[in-house]
Amino acid sequence: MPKHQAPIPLVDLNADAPCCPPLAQRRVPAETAAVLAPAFKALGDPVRLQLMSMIASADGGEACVCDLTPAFDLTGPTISHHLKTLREAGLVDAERRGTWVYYRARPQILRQLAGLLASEPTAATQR
Amino acid sequence: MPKHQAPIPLVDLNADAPCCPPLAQRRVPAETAAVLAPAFKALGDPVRLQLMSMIASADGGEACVCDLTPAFDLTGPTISHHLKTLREAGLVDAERRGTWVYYRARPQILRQLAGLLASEPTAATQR
DNA sequence: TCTCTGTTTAGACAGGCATCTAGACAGGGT
DNA sequence: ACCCTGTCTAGATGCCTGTCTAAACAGAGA
Repeated sequence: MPKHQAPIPLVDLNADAPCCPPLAQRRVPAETAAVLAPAFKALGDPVRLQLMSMIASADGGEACVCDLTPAFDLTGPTISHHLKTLREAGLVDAERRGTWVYYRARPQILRQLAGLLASEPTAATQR
Repeated sequence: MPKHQAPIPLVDLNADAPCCPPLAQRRVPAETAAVLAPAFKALGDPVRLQLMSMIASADGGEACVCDLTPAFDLTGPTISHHLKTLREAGLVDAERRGTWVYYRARPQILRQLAGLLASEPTAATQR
């Protein structure tokens, strides 16, 4: 097997996470906190927050590493390290197509995090 | 001057943060990332995430440290340390009234964070 | 005032993290 | 086949963090 590749999603939030009971509405149980905290932690670095944004807002929903790297004053390996962190937090998926590797956001978990922070469900609300 | 007290809010997000351009809509600028990343970082610990939830969901909008501490298998100083982290990230305010200290969530920044993660700002349905 | 309880600070330690350089793997072109 | 470019991994290093114990501060009550 290829030793170079191990992009297995380490966090599967769809399966066991109770999804989105707003943080300010009822107390977050320890298990949920243990699952979601790493995602917040991954976003807790300015570089990764920007990377996440660049990927999520990219045309076609995916961004090439070759476009991400030159946007920072950091070496390739460092960017790769941050992308790995986002990958392991379940925030993005990676796929190699030919020479370049493309990253794609996983909207589900972003929705979960946003739902957790939502203070005012406002109109449309839950379902 | 009182050496014990320095609960100055270190982050004033209202003033300079451009507030809530959704992360997936356009690229987060470096300055915004630098301001908001510490808030995500503060939520990136299971204990702090639970503390934040307990405070934000408390009756009357505030929670006493004396209620927070016994909810964890951690010493008082450790809880105090985490609360200080939340305070310095601008997520909560502290106020001493008599013997006890009460913590209160700052909804504005929670809204900012939620807005940043919101994939679809319009409440209704959506894919 | 003295004492008791609640809370924070100080200092120390182990572990984790961001960054770098050097090297390895993948794919395309010559 | 070879080399060149793009990307990731490995290992090292210095800083940051989570946790503890011990001690200091704040307020209430005797």
